[in-house]
Amino acid sequence: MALITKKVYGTQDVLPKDSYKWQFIEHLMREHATNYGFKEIRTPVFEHTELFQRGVGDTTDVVQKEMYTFDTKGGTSITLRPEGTAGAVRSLLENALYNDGLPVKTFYITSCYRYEKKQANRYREFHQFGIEVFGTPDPMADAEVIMLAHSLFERLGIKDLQLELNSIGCPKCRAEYQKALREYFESHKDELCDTCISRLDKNPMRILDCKSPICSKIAENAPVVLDYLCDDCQDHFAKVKSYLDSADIHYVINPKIVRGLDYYTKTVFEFVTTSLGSQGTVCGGGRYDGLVEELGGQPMPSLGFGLGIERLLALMEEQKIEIEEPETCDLYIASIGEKAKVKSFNMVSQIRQSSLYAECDIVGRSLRAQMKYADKIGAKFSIVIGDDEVDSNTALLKNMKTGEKVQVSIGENFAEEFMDKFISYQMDLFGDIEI
RNA sequence: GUGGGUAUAGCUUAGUUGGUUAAAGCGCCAGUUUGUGGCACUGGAGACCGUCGGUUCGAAUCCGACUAUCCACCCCA
Repeated sequence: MALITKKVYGTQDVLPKDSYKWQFIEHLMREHATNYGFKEIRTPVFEHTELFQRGVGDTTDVVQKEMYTFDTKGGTSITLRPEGTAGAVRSLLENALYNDGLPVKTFYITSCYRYEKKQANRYREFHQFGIEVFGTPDPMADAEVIMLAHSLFERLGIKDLQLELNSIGCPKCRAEYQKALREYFESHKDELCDTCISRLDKNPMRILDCKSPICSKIAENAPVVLDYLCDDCQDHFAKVKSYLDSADIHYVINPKIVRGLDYYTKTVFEFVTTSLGSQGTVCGGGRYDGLVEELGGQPMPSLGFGLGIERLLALMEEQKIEIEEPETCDLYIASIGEKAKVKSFNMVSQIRQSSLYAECDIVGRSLRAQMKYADKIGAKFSIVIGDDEVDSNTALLKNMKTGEKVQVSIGENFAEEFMDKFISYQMDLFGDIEI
């Protein structure tokens, strides 16, 4: 197939028949975040490459091999954002958002870009709902962030999503842990797989996560990060857990969660599922106490998460969670002849101005075909207009469900008259509900 | 970057050991006597059978390469 009719590898169209699902989710996320006191931030799709190198971390896979990086005509290296946090931090610093008082609570719904091999529920362009809380070391902030995600899933009716929790400590205790870990794996070096041998230097914690049977067997007896936490980190983690307990949020401790972005400290968590193939992480996040300082600001303990919208929708699909479909056409006006066609055009315009959904023929179809079309788009009412109707200023309004017809005037106040009929139709459907 | 699977209309698929005009369902468009949809019936449009090359009298079918796509590793949302 020709290139011009082919989407770029790893990208996806949201088609007209599905866009209401995205709209629903996005609306809910905005509302939910707002309930938690978060405000939306919108940052550019691209940033200076250095931002991600420093922010996400030079040694990470994301920076080393997955970024869409290119030079502008002016010779500046820019990169399509691979995640949302770095840009949010940049904006926080550039606009001194912390001067409005702490904590700064922001959220975003944006596209992200990673040059990776495409897979089920993994795309090169994907969308994240993310939140960030800047300027609080308090473990209750950790609990709040986790609770926001948890309650969002609950609100959507999602089941079987497991919250996995870990603490990877602060730089101080982590250094000690990594040393112990390295020593341990060093003694098994000849048994490890190739990838893990290279991880030994780069990030030994990743070996814990290896799927190879031999490596995971070795990893079973490896030192556990939680045993190496300093007093402060231990206390922090204990409090996070107790806050979650008090909110009745269930979690499992998974000492193997390490996260692939360098900026994480202390609390890290993932919401995972087994029903999405190998891309089971729907939401991942944690604390990043060093990041703001790393990017040139004052030390500012912070945290957040990213939630994959494609994965969320896939999971909802999997669990057969229905999203209410958009309203169908309220009134279809069919016409015969040019004079009536012009009249129908004016009538739908009136209806639309009263905020109802109306259509007329703009294809030039036969009456029969127009009626078929009206049925196809799910029109609730229809009207047929010909010369007689135009002359007499009256027509038959047909209820498409029952087939019943009533006479209506199609003059000046047609819209009002239709509105009356439409409201009583709604009441028949849903009963006499208070609005 | 490394493995494995798949490639036929917009979608889902059939295509017999290679044999002439590549088939069906859904969807789309039109019509079934003049001004009323759903059902039914009839007809139509739509496929260089992923691309290039090879074997053969003859390839959608066999072989090779490439490309795309899917799944897994990896990584992560």
